[in-house]
Amino acid sequence: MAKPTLLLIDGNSLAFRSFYALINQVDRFLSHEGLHTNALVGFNNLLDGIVDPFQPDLALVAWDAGKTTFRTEKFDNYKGQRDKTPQELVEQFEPLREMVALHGIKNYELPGYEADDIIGTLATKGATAGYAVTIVTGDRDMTQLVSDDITVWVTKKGISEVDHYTPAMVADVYDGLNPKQIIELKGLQGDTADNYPGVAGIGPKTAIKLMKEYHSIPELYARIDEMKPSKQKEKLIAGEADARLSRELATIDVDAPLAINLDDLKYQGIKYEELVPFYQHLDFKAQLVKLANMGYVISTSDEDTTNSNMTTVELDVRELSATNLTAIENLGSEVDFYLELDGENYHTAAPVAFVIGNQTNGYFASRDVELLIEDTPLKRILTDEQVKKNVFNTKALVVALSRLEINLVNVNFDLLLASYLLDTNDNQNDLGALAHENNFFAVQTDEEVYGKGAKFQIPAMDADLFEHLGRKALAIGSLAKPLFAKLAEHAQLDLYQTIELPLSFVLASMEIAGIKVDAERLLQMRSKMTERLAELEQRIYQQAGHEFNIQSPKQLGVILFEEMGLTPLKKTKTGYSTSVEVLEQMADVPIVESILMYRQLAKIQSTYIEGLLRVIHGSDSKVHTRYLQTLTQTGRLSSVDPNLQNIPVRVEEGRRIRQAFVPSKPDWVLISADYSQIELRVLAHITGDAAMQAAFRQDEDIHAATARRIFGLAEDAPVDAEMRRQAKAVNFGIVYGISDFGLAKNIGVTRKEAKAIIETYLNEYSGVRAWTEEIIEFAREHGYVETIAHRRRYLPDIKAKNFNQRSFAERTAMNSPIQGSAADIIKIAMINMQAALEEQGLEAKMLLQVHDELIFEAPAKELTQLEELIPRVMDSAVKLAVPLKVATHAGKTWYEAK
DNA sequence: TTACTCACG
DNA sequence: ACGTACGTGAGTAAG
Repeated sequence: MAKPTLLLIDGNSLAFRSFYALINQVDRFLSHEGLHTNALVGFNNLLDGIVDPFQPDLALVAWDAGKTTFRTEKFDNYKGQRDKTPQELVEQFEPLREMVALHGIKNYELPGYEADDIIGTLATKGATAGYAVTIVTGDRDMTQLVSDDITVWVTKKGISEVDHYTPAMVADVYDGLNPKQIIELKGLQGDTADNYPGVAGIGPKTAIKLMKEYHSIPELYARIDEMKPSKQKEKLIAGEADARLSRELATIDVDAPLAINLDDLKYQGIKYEELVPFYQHLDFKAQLVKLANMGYVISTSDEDTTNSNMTTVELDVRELSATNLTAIENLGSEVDFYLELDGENYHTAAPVAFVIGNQTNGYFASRDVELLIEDTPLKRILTDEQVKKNVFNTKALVVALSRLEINLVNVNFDLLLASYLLDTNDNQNDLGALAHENNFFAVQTDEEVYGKGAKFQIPAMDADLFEHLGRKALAIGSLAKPLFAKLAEHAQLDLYQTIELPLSFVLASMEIAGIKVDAERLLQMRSKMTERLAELEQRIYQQAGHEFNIQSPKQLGVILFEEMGLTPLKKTKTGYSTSVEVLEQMADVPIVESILMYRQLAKIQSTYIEGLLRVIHGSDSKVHTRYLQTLTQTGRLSSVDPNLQNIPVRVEEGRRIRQAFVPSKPDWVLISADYSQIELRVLAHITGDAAMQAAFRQDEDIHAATARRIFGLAEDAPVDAEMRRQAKAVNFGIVYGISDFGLAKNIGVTRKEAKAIIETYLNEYSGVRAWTEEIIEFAREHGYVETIAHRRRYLPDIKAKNFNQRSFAERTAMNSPIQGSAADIIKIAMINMQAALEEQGLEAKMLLQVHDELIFEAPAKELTQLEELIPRVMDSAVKLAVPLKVATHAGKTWYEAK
């Protein structure tokens, strides 16, 4: 019969190991109450990974009771050099014990003794009583306890893996010595961590050699006369007292006066119900998901809201088919709806399955997408203005449904959008992950259910798929109320209801419309470019003396800075930097000129010509970008597949790419409309700076006006181009959260000069100075900053001890309200614009947004009307203390619409 | 996957 | 003294 088992865990050493394993991210493991949890996370994984599969009969976690032990009495410097335990760890000790208890394991500590001694004593007792003993620790010294009955598991780097020390393993690692002799080794070597000396000049190698010959320290000194005279012998004689003391200190006490017996250590098993609130307290999302999936009830209530929405994991999902369609006619006036696609690009991905329903009447799922298309109650609900829809990602759904010719209306709650507005930091595109962030755990992430990469697969079993989809719908439905409450608390209901949600529909139409790309034109460009690149390539090989991969910064670095002996001006993490700013400083070297040109053309070729050709839809010769509405930290949009917000414009070569963007119909034109200086106007508005506001009210050239101020010119003095250039850089710098270093680098002056310029600027625009100070103070006090439309950005690093992190947060505090308010404005303009076009019965369509610019296509005959309408709608989007200014340009291609 | 480079506002 | 401009996406190389 197998022996009963006793598991002994070294709490202190494992807590330290866990803590330091995640020390780099210590500030990322913070509970909502501000408790650090990195050691708790590591320790929890350890308990789950070891105790759970182990199912011991007896178990104990031993802790150190305090600083003074019998060892400090013998040697008052014991552990003397050790740094004070960091506060971030100290605060985790109490919860660690609580966690151990909830895992069904006894905690124990004994004043005057270390955890080692408690373990040593119980291990010995256990072995005698016939238990198979296992010790888990982060401290290899414990291997001195190893015997036939006692195995010691020592964590390796990263704590998740352990080495199993048996007598054979000890012999293997210590060159044939037995476990008890580890004490002798420590006696000779000492221990820097515990701060006891050993014999000066004896290290691990010598110690092992000596013990192989003399077996133990007492025997060594008994036989020391046998030793031939040597430096080593002298050291041993001089260090005898230290050796004997160190040996004593290294010896684990196996007879500590414990107040507990083996009987007290019965393993209780995990107390799941009690773990739920405990994990909630610590914000252990992943653990809560695990428990939810095991069927434990988790409340979604949040301590800081009054809402207490209890959700059980019981779920009612039925399969929907043509025969029971009538069931959904009785769902009522509010439904949760989710449509699963087989890919992330909703313009092309195929619908896989859907789920509809609500908590009151249950959920219905089906793989039969045809059910949506035909004239069924489903389609009627989705297109019914009277039925509220709760969804995840309105825009994706609108586009996907529009491909099925379903016009989705009356979206009430969008989980993705609402979560993004509440906290841009935890923007996730996975419904499950987002639900977890919002304390709803009865749903898994797609990765958990579908796998990822090559393993991605939608479950073949209806039951599995429908369960997952049902839970998604349930998550959406359950979170509507609490998230609306939070939006209200943040004064963001308006932002959600009048800006972001309507914008989803506007963006969907723009994406669906797409923009036509002249593939022929791109193909012409490509063949020309191929020739030019081939020529350049040959020239570069000649200049270098041999062939190499020009596109490899690593190989290029070797050519320039080793073979050709040029001076490297900047380094990256991995080697020499070969970026434009570096190469431009040595541009009179012929090969460098060639490389800069090659890079420019290669970029145009691969990213724009070939990149665009790849994404043109065969059906309509258009590209249909996707705007990511819930990604940026500032509230801007971003654009992918393709990115139409970074089409070249600054350099003529690249700008010609725009010749390939054309209207979708003959006799139509493209019109671009851009806000002039929107960010600086926003700056003038929110800082309330009188001088800057006056400049905009008088429609002055703002950069020239700034140049006059920072260079002390008269009000009507002419401003030369260089001064204007510098002033422009300063204006930009202010928007970015200026630093003297950044400005100096940008305009090529010394840091000191830059500092002086900034100082003058802030004196001249004193409202700006006051505001920058105020906004940083606001961020410190509230932990976030916001835009004119109450878009919020949290800045946890504003209080960071690390100078860099803190400085970055301070610059962000200045930049985000400006960039974000500009984003608010153009979003409002887009919604109004869409409405105005409809109202006026115009054929014109809004196609693209590029942060401060909108691009339309329209019949040429509407041009005159649009040239009045577009600027009027855009500049009246919001009322600021300064006017907004919009310029329009029209042409047969995007290139000409400048 | 990460680093580098470079396109845009 | 610290080491910096803000916000993005995509292609290529190389581990």
